[in-house]
Amino acid sequence: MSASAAVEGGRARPGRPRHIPVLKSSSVAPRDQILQASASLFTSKGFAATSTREIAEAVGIRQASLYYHFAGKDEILAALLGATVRPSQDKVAQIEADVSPECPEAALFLLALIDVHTLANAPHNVGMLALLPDVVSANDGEVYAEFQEERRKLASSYATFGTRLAEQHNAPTSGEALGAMLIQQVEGIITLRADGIAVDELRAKQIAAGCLCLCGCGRDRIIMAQQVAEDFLSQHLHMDAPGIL
Amino acid sequence: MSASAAVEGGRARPGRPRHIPVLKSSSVAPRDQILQASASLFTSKGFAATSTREIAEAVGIRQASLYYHFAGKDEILAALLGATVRPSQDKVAQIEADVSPECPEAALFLLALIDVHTLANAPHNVGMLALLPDVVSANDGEVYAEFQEERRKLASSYATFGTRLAEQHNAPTSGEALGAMLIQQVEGIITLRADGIAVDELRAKQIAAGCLCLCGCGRDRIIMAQQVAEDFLSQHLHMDAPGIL
DNA sequence: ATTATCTATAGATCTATAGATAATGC
DNA sequence: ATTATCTATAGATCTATAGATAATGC
Repeated sequence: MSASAAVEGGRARPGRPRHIPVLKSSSVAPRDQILQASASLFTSKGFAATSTREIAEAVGIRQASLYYHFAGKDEILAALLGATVRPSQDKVAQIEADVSPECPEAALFLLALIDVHTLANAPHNVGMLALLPDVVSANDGEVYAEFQEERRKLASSYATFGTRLAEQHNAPTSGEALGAMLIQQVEGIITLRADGIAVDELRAKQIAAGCLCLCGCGRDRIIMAQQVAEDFLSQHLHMDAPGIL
Repeated sequence: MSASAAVEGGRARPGRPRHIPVLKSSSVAPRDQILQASASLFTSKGFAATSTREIAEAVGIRQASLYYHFAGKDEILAALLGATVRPSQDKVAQIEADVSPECPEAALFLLALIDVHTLANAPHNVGMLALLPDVVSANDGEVYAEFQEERRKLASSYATFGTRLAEQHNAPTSGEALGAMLIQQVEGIITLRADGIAVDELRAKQIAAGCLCLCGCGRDRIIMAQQVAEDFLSQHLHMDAPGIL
């Protein structure tokens, strides 16, 4: 094994060696190294303010080498965005199938709780990417179109769950606006995390409870919903509350 | 009055005429035209993604002419940020002086309500500027330092009001983290507005109620606080509820 | 004289492409 | 041969400065 092999102690990768040698334990694929470095930079500095040179430096390769793995800077962001929406969709389907008819409070509580958890534990606070002006103000037909569409679906799920619940309680909001408020409530966790606020189980429950509150739920119904949601989590998803939070 | 005078129908301004003639009704000072155009562009596209050329084009002057009014692009943003924090500070003082001791629920409700209203009615959704990555991740000693300091003070006010209330209700959060959650709740209005959600009186009250909810307030205390807050608004600030919202 | 613009441009980026090169894999 | 990098660079920005110019004000 030559000294310039790509991975010390493992099998070396083909390709010309980097000008900065790869660390021994780096079993991470080059493409994923780029994604990780970009996630860190995009979430802290923003997309437009991050240059491809900075990304390359963080990875330990030359700027031009990025283009072997991605067609352009926006493709990197698109790949990161794509990875963030997938998990949520599955969870919604599972909740809709299993818990919705019996107790809408629990369904919404559960959806919020799971989303908060996902956002709180995503690597590099990657949920922040969806809030970047470059993504928010992207025109249709852009690279991020697929992501925008997935996001719209999630908002629609929140609107459905929320409206169902609000009608029961004669709350004065419903539909798209309510969905937006619920999403907003849940995604607040992204900003909190960015501000260095510790995101623990308590915080997640507070946010989920806030969602029910917006739908006109009273205190006791919220406590009930929380109980049902936690039971569901431990039974159906094979995660107990301390584990998932 | 010559055809190339700066203001048709008014007194012409000194200085070389613009390559695009000024509209007749433009009594807005050039500096303010730049601020308005920048606010619109920064809030929609972000700071880093907006070029000085775009700003100049929106104003109707050449790119270099910006530098007669501002030392640099970041000075424009700093000026915009400075204008956004001033109003909040005054309101906090007024609330602390007049309503706080008797009823902490009403104090927090009122603070949230006023802030939401301010953000909802600010020109060009200028509250968004504080959320831009360029501002959030600005290093200390930057141009935005003064703004960051003012913002920290506001967060501290929320933390104080919130903690006072949470202790009464034996709610499980307090201090800085609670302050951050309350601010987050209030500033959610910025995103909602950006998403095109109509921000009316109902919406503002829902958000303020959400703040109390986070502090452990029950439904009836919230209704009480809302009543007190509305009375206070109509008496002390000479605005009735429909007027301010 | 003062004010507010203009033109022209330097210098510093930044993105992306072209083509060379140094590994492994067969 | 294939893979993953490198070097070098074109071309397109973008920010900011220098100095000229065309108004008003006195």
